[in-house]
Amino acid sequence: MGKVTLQDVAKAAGVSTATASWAINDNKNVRIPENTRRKVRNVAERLGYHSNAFARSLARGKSDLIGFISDGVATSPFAGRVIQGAQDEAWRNGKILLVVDTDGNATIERKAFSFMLEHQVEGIIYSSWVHRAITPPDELERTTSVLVNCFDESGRFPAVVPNEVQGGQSATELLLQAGHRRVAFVNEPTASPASVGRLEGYRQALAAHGLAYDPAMVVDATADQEGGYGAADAVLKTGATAVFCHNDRTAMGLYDALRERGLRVPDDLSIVGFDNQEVISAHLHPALTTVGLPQYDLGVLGVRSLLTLDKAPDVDYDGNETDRVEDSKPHCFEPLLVNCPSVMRDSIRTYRG
Amino acid sequence: MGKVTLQDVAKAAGVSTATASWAINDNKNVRIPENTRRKVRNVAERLGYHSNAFARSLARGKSDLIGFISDGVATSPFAGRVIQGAQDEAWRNGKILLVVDTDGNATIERKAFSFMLEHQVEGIIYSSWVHRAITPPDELERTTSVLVNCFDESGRFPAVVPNEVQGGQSATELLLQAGHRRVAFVNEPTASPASVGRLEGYRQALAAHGLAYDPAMVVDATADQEGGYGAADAVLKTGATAVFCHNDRTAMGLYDALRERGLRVPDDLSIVGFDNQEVISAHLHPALTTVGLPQYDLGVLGVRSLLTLDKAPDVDYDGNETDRVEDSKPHCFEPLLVNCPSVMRDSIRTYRG
DNA sequence: GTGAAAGCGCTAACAT
DNA sequence: ATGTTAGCGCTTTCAC
Repeated sequence: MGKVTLQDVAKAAGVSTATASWAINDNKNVRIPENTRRKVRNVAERLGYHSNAFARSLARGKSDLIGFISDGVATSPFAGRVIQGAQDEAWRNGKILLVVDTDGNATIERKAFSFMLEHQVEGIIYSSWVHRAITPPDELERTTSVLVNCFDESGRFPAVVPNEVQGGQSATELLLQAGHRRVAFVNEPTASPASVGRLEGYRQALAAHGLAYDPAMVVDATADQEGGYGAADAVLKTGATAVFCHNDRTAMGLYDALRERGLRVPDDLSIVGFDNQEVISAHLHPALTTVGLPQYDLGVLGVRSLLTLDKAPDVDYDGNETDRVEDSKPHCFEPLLVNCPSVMRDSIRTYRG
Repeated sequence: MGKVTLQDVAKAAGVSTATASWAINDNKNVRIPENTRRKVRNVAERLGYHSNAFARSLARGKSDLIGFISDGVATSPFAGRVIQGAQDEAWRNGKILLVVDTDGNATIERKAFSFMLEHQVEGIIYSSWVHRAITPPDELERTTSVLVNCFDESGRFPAVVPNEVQGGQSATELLLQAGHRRVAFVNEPTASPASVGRLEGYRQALAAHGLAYDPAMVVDATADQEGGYGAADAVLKTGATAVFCHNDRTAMGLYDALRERGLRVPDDLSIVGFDNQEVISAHLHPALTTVGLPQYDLGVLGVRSLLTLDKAPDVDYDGNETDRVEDSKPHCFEPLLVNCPSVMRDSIRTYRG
């Protein structure tokens, strides 16, 4: 019952523990004859041998573990996919993820760090539920770390975040492409990477089509159903034929309000959302065209960055390797921007004149 | 950099490693004077010492790790709370959770088991995204395991599942309590713990109010928005004044269809949902009264069961401890039913005559 | 190609 | 009360 050791296997197979170890681990430095190898493996199988990860890591001095700390992704309705992506990519590299959700609790976070450090993680992915700037906890310095869906303004750590500007661009573009010229934007009033990024994207899209940016066309609303619901009149007053909503929830609220006024989507108003929060967007009537957040990719790229960082020696400007010097000028990392994909559904109608 | 060992600390503090170990771990068997203890701890702090979990576990022979395998909870829009509950409860007991989401992939699952076994987990929580009967993988036998949100019909493993019957009961009761007498039930047509359980609860509630069960009052619909949307006419035809929907998504679809017919909730029809999928239920117009799934509790009780199981010696019918005999008759576990809480919002209207 | 043996960092007897 | 030391199970030189 889990008590079978390598020694047991070696003994039963009539070889030394060293040989057994090599036979099982496909060691490259030593060439074990195929038949010894097979024999050892069979014995191991028969005995129900499972290597003891602790002993292995202790001996090797490394763990194959990657820490993943989040402030609530696991509970968030859609961001579990970040973890999924991270897990998949970790697995692909023979690593596995140690996930702790701190739920934003500082005590838990403290403990989580200790835990990860004690478990010799090869690095830590620190992720936020909502895309935002953070001041990274000092513990992150103790190991290689990368930020996911959040970033450090001082660039001390590499970060992977969604490209909000491109996302806002794409969303607006969808409407413009369909011929609309009066496009409103229901945006979240509080400043955040999402609100400022998407607004910027909206403006860029307009500009690209030779349209002037009119502040009167952007209406403030909290980023949820209630916000969208309450924004209906303001939107209507702009005389827009199409609206880009800050997110799918906002769009859902707007749908409701519109329906109450006897207006129909997309006949009376074309709508595009953001987030591609499936439970909502895929099932509204009509289904909502939207722009998705690249959660899965965020996770994948997070661990990928971590892994490459880990290997990469410091390199000087001529491309020569340099020794890492304690007090050398620290890297200043530029966040890696991940594109937000458009998801076409049925809430946009072609507009002619 | 993470290279500080207990020995280093001991040396720096001028004590033996044993003393250092005791000083740091609050060992109960040995009484270390306050000042030595403090000294050791200060040195540890100063040196940035972090105990090596692998060495510790190796030496102790146990890991403080609990495995959590899920077939997709992490991605599911709402079941991350199961993990959260499990994690919290684990933490409360000084254990931590090793989470792997297999996404239903058998290969990953196989690997996940190996991984957990190798990491000497003290037990495994095996959980399903949707409440269902499963045939548990044999690997579960290799350690103490408990099933969460799923169960083994043969009762080989303890299981923790939502009480669907009580949930269906409560949902119906909410409507009955409000005076409704013609209550329809939009149910999922495929047999599942949820569909049969909730139907049973519906019938019990009716019976408790002296109402006859009329099969004509239950209409089939897939458990999503489209199902609810399409069920509207059938529901209306029953002449019901209130409907219990299989879940919130169904309710959302029904809302849409009703609105298109100029009908209003709850004035023309009272509705109660199921799942309390917040993104939807809390933000519909009007907000949906529903019955929640006890996800968090499922997680908590899952690890709690695991932990108590682990300690509990086998006990015979007289309550005497007995040695665990390999081929003794296995326990037959009855699933632990966790209640589903009602969530009152605005979709029910009192009905008078 | 294979075995012997020295650790990896920590805990827990056992000594003192 | 504190130090010594023998492992925990595995990897990995280093001999043979």
